Amino acid sequence: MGRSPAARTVWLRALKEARVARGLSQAELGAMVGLPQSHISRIESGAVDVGISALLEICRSLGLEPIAVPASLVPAVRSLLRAGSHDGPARPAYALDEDDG
Amino acid sequence: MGRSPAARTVWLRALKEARVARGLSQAELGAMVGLPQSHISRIESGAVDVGISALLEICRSLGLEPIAVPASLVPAVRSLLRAGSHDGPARPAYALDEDDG
DNA sequence: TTGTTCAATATGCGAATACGTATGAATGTG
DNA sequence: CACATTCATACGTATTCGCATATTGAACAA
Repeated sequence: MGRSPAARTVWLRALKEARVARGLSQAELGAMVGLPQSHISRIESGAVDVGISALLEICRSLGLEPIAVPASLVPAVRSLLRAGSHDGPARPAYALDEDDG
Repeated sequence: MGRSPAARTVWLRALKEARVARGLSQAELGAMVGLPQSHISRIESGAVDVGISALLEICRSLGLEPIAVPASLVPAVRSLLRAGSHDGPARPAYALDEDDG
């Protein structure tokens, strides 16, 4: 496997949550992105260190846009995300940057 | 190489910009993250589809935190980043999600 | 309960690629 | 030129990724 598994498990959990919340199977998501179901499975389970290309496509298929936020602005962005997730259908907001704990 | 190179070039360009803006060489950044200089080179040039683990470590070493933002909230987050980047030392804010153009 | 069937997820294996080590090219400084 | 610094490339190994297949789990029938 690649390097520190711990750092990415947060993202993987969140991606799976986002997929399930949208009622998609691994195969359906894979079809949207152009990846086989087997690979989605290994990504979500943490068995592989997924490449940035696949990660970006998966995020966007789930309606999520990865943005690199300066550390000093992370709290402000987080509160903005919490505040802005009141209108959409069934809480579509997922902050993928939470601490591991 | 992995899949769509276009989608990730934006990130790679931004990471290189962030590194150079902080006055770091590829070797110095690599030492901070635990990656060889050669790999930083290939990542920045787009020769490889870097894994999420290395990407996260690189971002954090550069003071950037990747956050997945719901598409509907992207404009709000962007304007927040622009507004918040006026104080720090030498403009530390980098929005890595811009369109390819 | 036991068995059947189907949907969803996991795994083995070969081919493709990312990664680490070592080295080379390019540029600058004395 | 000699030396230092920074980035790029070759090659071998480790890992990812796609295809095919197996396993799991839920729902239902007898």
